[in-house]
Amino acid sequence: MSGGVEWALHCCVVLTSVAEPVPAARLAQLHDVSPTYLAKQLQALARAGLVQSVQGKSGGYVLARPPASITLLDVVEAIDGPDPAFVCTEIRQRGPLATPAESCTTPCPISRAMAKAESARRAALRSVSIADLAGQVDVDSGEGTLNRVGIWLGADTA
Amino acid sequence: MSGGVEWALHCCVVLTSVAEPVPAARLAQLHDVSPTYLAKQLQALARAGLVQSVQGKSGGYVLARPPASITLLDVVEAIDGPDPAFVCTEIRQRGPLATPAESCTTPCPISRAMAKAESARRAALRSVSIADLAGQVDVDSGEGTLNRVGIWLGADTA
DNA sequence: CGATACTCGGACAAAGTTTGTCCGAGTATC
DNA sequence: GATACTCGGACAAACTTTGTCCGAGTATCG
Repeated sequence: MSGGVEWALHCCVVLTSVAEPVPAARLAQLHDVSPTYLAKQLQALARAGLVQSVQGKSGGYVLARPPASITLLDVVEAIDGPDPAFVCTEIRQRGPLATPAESCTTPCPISRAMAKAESARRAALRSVSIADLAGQVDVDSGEGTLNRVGIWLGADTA
Repeated sequence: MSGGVEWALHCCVVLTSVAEPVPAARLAQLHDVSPTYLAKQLQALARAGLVQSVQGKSGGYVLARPPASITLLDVVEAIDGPDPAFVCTEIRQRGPLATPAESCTTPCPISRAMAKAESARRAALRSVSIADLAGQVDVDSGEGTLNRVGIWLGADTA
């Protein structure tokens, strides 16, 4: 899995605490990561419609929807791509004992089992929203934690 | 995910229908895939203790345990590796507003959510055995299907 | 209203992982 | 005891992920 998923998720969480756009460089500074590479991830989020990009002098990124309506799955799919990790290549239709194509109306048992596992993972990811995560942060690290981050993000470059 | 997982799973399923060792080359012939690369996957299965390798003239691979005791998760981990796809790099401990290390006694909310999703996937994979898959094949493609494959595997090179 | 400085956006390289291949070590057969 | 067939790990190619750079566009400030 792309490691950029972690960066993107943290960005989404901290973005819940701001109203004004935050530049990618500022978010990179906060997390101490490569500014240019983080920019790429944010572009992917923008393409997926999760964040809105604002150009110009005081531009940056803002969440495009309410945090409660953005799920973990949305972010993971935006970065990693929507395709499932396992892809069935129908090898049962190959080789000397190949199953004839007309008998392959349903996916093979292996494909079905893998799809079920993938489905379980996706369901788990879909059940958690960015708002849930933001709430957990304040529970873990103290009430005003996220708010302080929001203030820092809005302040001038330190 | 490694595409070799599919090959390895198909091999395990067909190996339920034989008692004598089957060479890697024969399995590759059956599935019409690269013999040398399939050999590598089978080596991984052998290292994980799922199949037993027999050397010498009439050697090959046999399942090392009863098919009902080998789960999908076993095979996936043997090929893809045991590490979960998502790894938390603790970026909350980095940057100007870093959370002090002594406050990081529990994983961060993001890490927890991802771990839960991974756990759901693993549980789904663990709930299916090779024996289950073999049974499904006979349901899907007819009663003696797997048996015929077993006979072909044991016959001389065609 | 115009120059400016700051923003995003996509095109361009480097690194790591997956995929694929090869030849040598070892053993049951004959 | 020679032989032929097997596995096993070392070796290269292709692709994805990671990381970098410069150009296009827009709100700000004079």
